[in-house]
Amino acid sequence: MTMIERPEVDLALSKARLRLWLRLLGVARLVESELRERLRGLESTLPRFDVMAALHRAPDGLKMTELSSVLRVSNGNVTGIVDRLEQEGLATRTPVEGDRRALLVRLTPAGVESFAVLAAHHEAWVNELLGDVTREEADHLNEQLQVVRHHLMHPETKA
Amino acid sequence: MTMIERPEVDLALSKARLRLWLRLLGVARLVESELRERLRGLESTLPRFDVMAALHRAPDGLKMTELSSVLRVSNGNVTGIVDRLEQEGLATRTPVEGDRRALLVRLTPAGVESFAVLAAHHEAWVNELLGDVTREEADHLNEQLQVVRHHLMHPETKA
DNA sequence: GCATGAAGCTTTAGGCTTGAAATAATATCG
DNA sequence: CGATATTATTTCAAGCCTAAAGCTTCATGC
Repeated sequence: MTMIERPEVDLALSKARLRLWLRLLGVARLVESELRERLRGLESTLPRFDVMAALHRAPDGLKMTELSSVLRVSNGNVTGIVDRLEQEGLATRTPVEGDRRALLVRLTPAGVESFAVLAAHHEAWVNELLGDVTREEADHLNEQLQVVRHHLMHPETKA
Repeated sequence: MTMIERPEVDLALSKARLRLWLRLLGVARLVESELRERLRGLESTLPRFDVMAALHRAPDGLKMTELSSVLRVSNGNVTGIVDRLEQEGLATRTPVEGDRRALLVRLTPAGVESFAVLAAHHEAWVNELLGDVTREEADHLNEQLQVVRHHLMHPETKA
């Protein structure tokens, strides 16, 4: 196998990847800002929705640290978002049995109800915004992005 | 052609689109946070980089409003970012001939120099982060995203 | 027991982001 | 010309976000 020995840089490939990243970022921001705007009409935000979604998936509650690691945001950040959810009666912080440092965050019944409404709208909006993407395209794109994601999280240990 | 007459909702398709969106958002955030962290090492941020990139593409300068419309962020936002760039001597605001409301923002020589360094690192980082994406994959993904983007910005006028 | 370090959470400072309100200058129209 | 609307920009309040520092509690080892 005559492979090229560590070419300095493949300029065209580098540019192609840069284009891909810029396009990816652009699409993400476009959808994100549209969703943010629509959520605003329901008195909510994307970060709050994310937290509520995580809590909804964990009916037994999540500790603050678990929440921040699931959402991949800083712990200080979660504090603020949960503060607001708590103020509005959508979530509660309860002590954890046997560890006075930790707090278990849970959705209240009102929080569950609110989330159901938000989630239904959210899915419908995404379905609308990506309304021209066919099933095949969606699955294919999804698979490709899955590969990119995998490589991002588990970089090949290259020579 | 016996097509199904306006099915209420294609649930599986809706879910597929939702998965696609969540995956897209996840990948974007992953790359974004990595880039943010690395830029921090160069005393910069992604928003500043974006502004500088826009200014670099427009050697004759951009008005604040043009800047905010190119970057698709609010005008109040641009004010703050340009403020900081100006403080650090990387950009200037100069009056516009014949319109005392407007200001032309330009990179200073120091700004141009700083941007060159940032841009080189930025491209190398993206190239590294997407290092497992082949030329073919990059181009193909890019094309597909281009289609999604197009549809987002020009929604089909459906019956 | 008790010191030392780790774990869980909040606070803080600084920057980004938006939408809305405030200012100032220009443009339009009667 | 003068009233009104539009345009360019900034300011403001509120929320999001991070890294770093601080506080409390737990675990470990002596």
